[in-house]
Amino acid sequence: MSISETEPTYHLEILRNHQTPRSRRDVFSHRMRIVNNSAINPGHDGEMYRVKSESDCEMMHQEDQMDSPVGDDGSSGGSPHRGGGPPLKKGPWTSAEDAILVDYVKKHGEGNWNAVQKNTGLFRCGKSCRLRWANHLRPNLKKGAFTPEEERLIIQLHSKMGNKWARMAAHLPGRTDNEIKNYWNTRIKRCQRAGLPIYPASVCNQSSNEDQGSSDFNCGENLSSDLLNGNGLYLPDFTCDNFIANSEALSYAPQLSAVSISSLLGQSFASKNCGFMDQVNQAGMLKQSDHLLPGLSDTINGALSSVDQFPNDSEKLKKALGFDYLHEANSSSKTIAPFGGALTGSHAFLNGTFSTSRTINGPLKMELPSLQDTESDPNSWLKYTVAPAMQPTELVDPYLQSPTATPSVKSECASPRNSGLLEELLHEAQGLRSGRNQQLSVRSSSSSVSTPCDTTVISPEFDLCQEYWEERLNEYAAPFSGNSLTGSTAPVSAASPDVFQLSKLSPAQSPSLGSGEQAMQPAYEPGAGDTSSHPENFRPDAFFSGNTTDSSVFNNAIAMLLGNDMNTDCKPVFGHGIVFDTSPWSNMPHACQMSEEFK
DNA sequence: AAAATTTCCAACCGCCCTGAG
DNA sequence: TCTCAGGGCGGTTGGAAATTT
Repeated sequence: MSISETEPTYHLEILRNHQTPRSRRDVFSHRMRIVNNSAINPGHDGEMYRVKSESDCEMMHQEDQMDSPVGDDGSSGGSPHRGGGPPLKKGPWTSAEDAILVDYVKKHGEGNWNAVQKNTGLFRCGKSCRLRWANHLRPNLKKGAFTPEEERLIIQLHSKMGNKWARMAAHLPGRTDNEIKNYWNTRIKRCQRAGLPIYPASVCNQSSNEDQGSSDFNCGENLSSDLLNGNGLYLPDFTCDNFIANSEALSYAPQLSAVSISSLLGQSFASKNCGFMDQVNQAGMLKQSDHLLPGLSDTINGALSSVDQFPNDSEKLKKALGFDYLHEANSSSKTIAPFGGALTGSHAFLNGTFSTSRTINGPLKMELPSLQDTESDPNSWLKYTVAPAMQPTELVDPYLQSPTATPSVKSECASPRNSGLLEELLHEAQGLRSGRNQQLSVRSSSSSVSTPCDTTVISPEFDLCQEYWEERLNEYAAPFSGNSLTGSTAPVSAASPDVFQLSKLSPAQSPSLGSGEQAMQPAYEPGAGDTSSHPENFRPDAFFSGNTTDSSVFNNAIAMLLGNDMNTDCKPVFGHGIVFDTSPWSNMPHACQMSEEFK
């Protein structure tokens, strides 16, 4: 066995340049170096300065086969291997292999990766070589944790592109798609556990602003890659889906104006988290969709103040979220907002994205029809999702069991898990109503239960960013009420998103089902003092203010609100779960338009 | 201190696209 | 037009490290 002490050393110098010890990743690499070279160079602090010669590579290969975590012959799984030759190696790369690859690329350039195997003693397939080079060996790779700016950019890019990691990497010099992907997936899990939105409010807002300059519906990719493919990143039982969905639901409603009522129905139920008024709005029954804030003020203020009870959780939660940078950035600039979306109850409004004329992109994927729409109650999520692919074992979301999510799980308005759509909607109405009440009581009771929305309301994030939101809210509220958000006299527009203040009407006060349609007809007059014409009285959820569990009541109410189309599309599934169609998006052509911006 | 669990990430797998023959 | 190889991409896996119990 001969050992080269010249050129291989050069390779390893290159390796050291590109793999700056920094994190656990490097610990791993370091460990691997030790493992693979301890026999030949036990000294040198684990750093390998000599590698085996090419002739040793085959032996090394064989040895590594033994050590490889994969440990197979390389022929399984369809992996290519040289015909008649030794099987291609799999598993972690050794420093020697890296050196060989680096040397080869240095001499021949990138590309033609299969030639690497042919021209060197490397028993790696071309794809493996390419991947190794692209992700670890190529120059200018930026190793180490993502900077706050990079994280912000990733979030923003993801909101636009979805899981297009390679494209995202193109915007992050020195970063690989794999790195971004891993980061994102980790982040998703963090958010899920914490019950917080995936997209910070500012990102949604910024994206929306960008989108406003274009008529493109910029969510296509997300939909295609995540939604339509069943990407699990946005599991409906994800508490914070609720918030994201809410934050977007209202906003993109006008985008769907051309969508048929039937499709709206799917949307309606799917996005019930955004409140029925929004669905009504979508259906063209309400036209003043831009007047969204009034009526929400006290809710928001209550939410903002309610976080005071969780001072001790702030740091922990921040850590869990991995979004400390948001605060840092926000402290100096409002460009980066905290988890505004976490203001569950307030949704888009607290994101500062009140305009319903804006388009929606990434987050929309979370506003999925039917299957992702039981988030109004994290507990109930999958109870109603009877998608064929849904397995019973999937009904339990471990993340919901996390301490952070527990408050919502134990909501006093816990949805009856096995009751179906009507019950769910009733639950939501109750939950929303109770959510409002909780804003008044949340401080007084550490054991306060909360609605799913409140789950995020209690996010300590808000405590740190309350000022930010208050400014934003006042900014948005001013045009409507002329008062501060704390004012209680702000007129409630027809499209008021005050989903928290669900109907207080008694059944007698509520529009009868028989005359409900008529009741829905009068044009709303924002600011009208007459309670009889108050939008709230016409709100669909008013129908559910009672304790009825009669699904027919619900069906009639929905039919009245949305027309017969809903019956056409959804009747078959009433009482059996929310499955409006095999492909919810098939009913939403607008939502499926692909943006060309990032293509 | 040990076991169990979670986190993190490098690498693999399979699908798809593209271009050459 | 068809076939095939090369390459890119996104999803998933497996295992070590870190953390928790």
